Amino acid sequence: MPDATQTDTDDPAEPTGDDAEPTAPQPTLEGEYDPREAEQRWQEYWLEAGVYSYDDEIENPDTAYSIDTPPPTVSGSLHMGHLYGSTLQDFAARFHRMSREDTFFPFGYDDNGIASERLTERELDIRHQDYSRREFQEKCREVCQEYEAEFTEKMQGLGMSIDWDRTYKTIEPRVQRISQLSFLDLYEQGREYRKKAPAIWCPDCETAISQVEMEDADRDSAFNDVAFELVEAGSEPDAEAVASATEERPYAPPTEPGDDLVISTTRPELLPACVAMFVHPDDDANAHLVGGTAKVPLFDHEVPIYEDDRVDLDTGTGLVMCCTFGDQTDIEWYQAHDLDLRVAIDASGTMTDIAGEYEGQSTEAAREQIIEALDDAGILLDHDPITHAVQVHERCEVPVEYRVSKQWYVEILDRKEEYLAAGREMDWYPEKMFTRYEHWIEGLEWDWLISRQRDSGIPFPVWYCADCDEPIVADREDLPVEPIEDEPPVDACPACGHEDFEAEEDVFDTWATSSLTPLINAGWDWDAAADPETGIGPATLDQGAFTLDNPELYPFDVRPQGHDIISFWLFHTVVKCYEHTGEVPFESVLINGHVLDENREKMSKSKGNVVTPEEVMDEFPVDAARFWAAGTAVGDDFPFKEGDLEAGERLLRKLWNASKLVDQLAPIDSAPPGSDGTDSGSAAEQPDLEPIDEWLLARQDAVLESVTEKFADHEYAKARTELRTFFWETFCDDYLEIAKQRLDDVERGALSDGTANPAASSAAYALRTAHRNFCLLFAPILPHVTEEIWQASYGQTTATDSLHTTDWPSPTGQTADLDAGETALSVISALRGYKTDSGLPLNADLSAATIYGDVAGFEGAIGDVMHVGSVTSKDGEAPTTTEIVGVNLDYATLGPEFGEQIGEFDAAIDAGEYEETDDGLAIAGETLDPDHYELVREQTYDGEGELLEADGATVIVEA
RNA sequence: GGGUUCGUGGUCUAGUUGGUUAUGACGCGGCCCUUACAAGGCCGAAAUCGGUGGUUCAAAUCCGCCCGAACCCA
Repeated sequence: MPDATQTDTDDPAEPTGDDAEPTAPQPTLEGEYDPREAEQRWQEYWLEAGVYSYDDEIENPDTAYSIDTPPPTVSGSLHMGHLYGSTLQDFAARFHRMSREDTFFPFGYDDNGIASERLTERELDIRHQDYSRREFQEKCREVCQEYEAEFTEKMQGLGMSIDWDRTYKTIEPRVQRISQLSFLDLYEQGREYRKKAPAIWCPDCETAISQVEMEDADRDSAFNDVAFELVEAGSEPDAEAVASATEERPYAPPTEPGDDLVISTTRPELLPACVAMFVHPDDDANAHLVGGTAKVPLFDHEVPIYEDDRVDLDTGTGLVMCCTFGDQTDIEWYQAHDLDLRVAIDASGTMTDIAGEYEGQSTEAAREQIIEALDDAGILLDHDPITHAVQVHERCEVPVEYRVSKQWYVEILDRKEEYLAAGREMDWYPEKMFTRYEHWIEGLEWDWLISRQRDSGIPFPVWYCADCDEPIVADREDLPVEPIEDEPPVDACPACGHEDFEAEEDVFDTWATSSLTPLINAGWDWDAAADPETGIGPATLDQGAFTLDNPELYPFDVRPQGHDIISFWLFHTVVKCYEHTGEVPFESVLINGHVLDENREKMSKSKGNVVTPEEVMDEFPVDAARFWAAGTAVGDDFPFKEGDLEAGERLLRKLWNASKLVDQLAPIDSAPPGSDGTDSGSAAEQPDLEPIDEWLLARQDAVLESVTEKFADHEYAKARTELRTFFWETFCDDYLEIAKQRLDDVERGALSDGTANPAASSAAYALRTAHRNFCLLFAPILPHVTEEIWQASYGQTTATDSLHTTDWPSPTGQTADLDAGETALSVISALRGYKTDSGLPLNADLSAATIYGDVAGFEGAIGDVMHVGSVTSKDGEAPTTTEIVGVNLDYATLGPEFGEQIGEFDAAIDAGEYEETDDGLAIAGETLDPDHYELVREQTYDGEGELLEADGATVIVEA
């Protein structure tokens, strides 16, 4: 932990008394902004004051904004992905907390499952096999608790507006109950079944796992060409095909009994498990083998030879052995051809008695010995080392096996269309991510395997009849149950009357619980006394119903998720919640990309390019990191760039300094009523505004509207840029520079004694209104610095205890001539350019400027800011000599009308062959309507002063 | 191997009913201590929009192919 996060002893955030309500610290705008001190002070205050606690009493779903945060696995420390993902969620949370009645922003820890078991084993250097389930679970909780506490502290240090009273752990009893209720409900609905079938198996963790828990890993291996012995062929060989294959292939096709039948395998230890051979239907040279048999070397059992188009003709020898089980194709063949089971590898990856003398060996050891034995016997015809991708368990990186075992499944393949439709009902940010979900569902081939042979996890609430294997499920009232310790709810088997039972020892897949977070967050439960008609979801029993403690939360407004895991996590959640409630659990999905290093490469320990949140927080304010996080389109991966954080830091400083200036120019106790935030601008108290002030507020209205829209659409990068540009360039560089001149010392004095002139009152009002709105608009992205400024400026005069529970601003409704304002700014810009070009300082006095153009009402402002003695504006053309030097065509309208003639126009313009007539532009035999072109003129001026051209105006300036 | 997304000044990025003059930031060069901020202000240089072929009067934008990257699924 960096000790710099410790506060000074005179920290104003310290609670003043035992039972006193926390009071907001009272910062001032003195000196420089110190983010390190201020950020921690506010984080502590926000927690103490309960600024983020969700108001339970809300009933209208439309006024509550609910976020279903996916609980992180607590198996490690916080990384940049957590920082980035949570910050995006926090933008949404803070924006909606201000613009709606309240926001529900919970937090969960996923401490249930293999990840936390492995963590515990690693941390305590123990093996789960050495403990009872209960003992081991205790140890898991102890270890996880430490990690959770650390995680919580770090999340709080990032200023997340999470309601920490709304947290859950996936292992806690309430969640266990929900998880078991979910199992029972799906079982009652006939959506779950238990079946003995091949399943993906991790021999290290000794459990079944699902497809999604596998990943590819490159491993060294070898192709071993092994000779089987042909016992008999199925039919007469095609002599011609055999002859040509003998030329082209490394091994001649076997034709007579006793001939070598050569296969190529990377897993010779599966020879004892071989149950069949396969030939491709198009393989004429081997077609005669089909229907025959072959003898497995070393183990000497005979296996049948079949044909199947799943044989890969491009690799190996064209002949394939099928074992129990080497890969998924073996399973398909086992099912399609009704093959035997020969189990040579047990649950722990050890060879069984079927492997004969290799019994008791590990698969790796058996492989080496078998290769040696084959070589000794002269039937290892080739050994070719390769590196290839094997499927490993993502948690332990051990290659998986396929084993037949009894497992529980959730049926999903029959409802793919419905789940697809459910996906379409949600708004996807960004939209393109829906395609990924769509393809994923379309490609599903297996039902969802939910049972795991592990210790830490939520048990299945099931017993089986010891005689007939009938499943007995627990009563809903009794949940959560632990079948190993608890008794089943019946005395005799309802199917056969037998009175002994066996407990189900398996636990749920982590995802079976992780996919229930919307129900956990909304307080889903079974109420035996409830009327089935009033419950949530399809009624499966005559009595009682499922209910929600906070029905206004469901469906949740948004589900955030990293793009790498949307497929299965999001999909499973949609499936389960949809089945339980009949509704899609989310209105929208917000998908974030990955944080890359500054060279756009994935951060990884092996590359040594990992940047940790701790390192970032050590060097930069939290608000600066948030500014960076707001910097790209949602869904895109983006690089970690220090430059962006430095830019964020500069923005904090600019906000602070600008606030200081606003405070000097329009001190809060002398500002006109209605502009201090207590009552934001009721018309009666608003002074008559000068054009420049109307213009600023009208511009801010437009920005407000646009930024609000962008926040609502999760377009944080655009909101950030638009706000920053308007604040920095328009407010600070332009408006504040003008206001400085208008509110000089004399006027400020007049403001405080109530004798201010209307222009000063107008400026002070606009300054305050705009400034207050900037605090609010920046609040979701920069919560700390805006709170500090807002409390320093308006904390005394408002009732709310935090900027973050203040209402989102609404437009002031000012109208102004925005075009004239733009023209005025471009005139100012031209005058700046003039000073720069003439080598004059920007505050050099100029005697006069004459503006030909519409800057109605802004002359004074221009004169003030550019220090021009006299500014006058005139209608009409400037007294210049103009020369036509070219033509700008409006291609958008000319194109459709004239088509390829446009080329002729362009050529004529280049050659100077055109003429303006009363009817329009005569060119290339046509006369163009004045709407379709604009003449480019060059002005020259030989009078007093110098000519400047600005957008929409011409200026004559005199030094 | 299949799919999805993407490629714009040195770096990051805006930019689709196609409209000729491509946005901004960081960085870079020059000037300015103007009484909030020099960690600031002003001015400027810098991209033939991955390559190529096509559609079109007109392409960063639409289509084909190629190159490169990331992710998802086999």
